[in-house]
Amino acid sequence: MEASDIYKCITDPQRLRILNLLESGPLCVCHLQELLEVSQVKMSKQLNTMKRLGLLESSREGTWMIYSLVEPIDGLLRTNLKYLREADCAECNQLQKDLFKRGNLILQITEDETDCPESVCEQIGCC
Amino acid sequence: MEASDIYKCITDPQRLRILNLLESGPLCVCHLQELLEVSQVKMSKQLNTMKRLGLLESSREGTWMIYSLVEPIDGLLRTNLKYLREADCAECNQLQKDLFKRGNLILQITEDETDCPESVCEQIGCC
DNA sequence: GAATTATATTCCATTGACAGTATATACTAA
DNA sequence: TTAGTATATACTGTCAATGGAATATAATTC
Repeated sequence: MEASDIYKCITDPQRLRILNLLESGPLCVCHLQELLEVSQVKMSKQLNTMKRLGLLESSREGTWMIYSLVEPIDGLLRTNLKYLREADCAECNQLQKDLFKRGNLILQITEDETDCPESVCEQIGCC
Repeated sequence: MEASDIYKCITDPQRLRILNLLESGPLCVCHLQELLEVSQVKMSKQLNTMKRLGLLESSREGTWMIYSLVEPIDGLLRTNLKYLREADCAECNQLQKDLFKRGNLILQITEDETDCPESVCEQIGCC
């Protein structure tokens, strides 16, 4: 994997946020949509972009698609995510907020069991 | 400085090479041109792009323009340059080669004193 | 098999980055 | 003041990325 492929992904703040979220564990498209407040089409396209570049992989659970970082996570990506989460800039602070929001979302799914199918929860690790 | 500004610069392999070279010290446009084997126009534009984004600054020495990284060097940039110089990919290896080539160029300037004006040498640190 | 949900793809228009050519500017030296 | 060197800018065409609307696909449920 060339460095510029990684940078191509994280240059876009929205893609950076997605990668940051997925580093904490897999998520399905609709939850990512909800967390980033972005349209379905746009989310799907951005995920596909990163999948083509080899950073993401997806697995189907019924009608749901679960996206995750390809293991092992690229060192350059990991290094940048770590740095940014500890740094202080508008984009950096957003990454923290997103992780917080993710925690709440997973809690909510755990409580409200109808929110997503059990097979999805197993993948996401919410219940 | 936002993260995406840094990434905008280093996504382009040529700009990455420029930043990597300048981390070792200032250089004038024509030496950068020589090291990267790129046209004058292209080099000038890329330097200007990074100057506008606040990563580079320039100072005039006669007809020569000397470019350098803005101090203090942005932490995210520094972290990435360090990582890439130690990593193994086509783009990463190029960074090593460039630094080697830079060493030779400066040696050559030192020997062949007519190569650039003294005031430039003082800035670049070659003689 | 019809309706529904989640997601992907196609089509289209817009925008932004980029490269090259030509030209302009800034400075120096004769 | 003219010629030359180093660098920047303007202009232009091209190509890739992006976003939205509409549509397609894939799986589930009734």
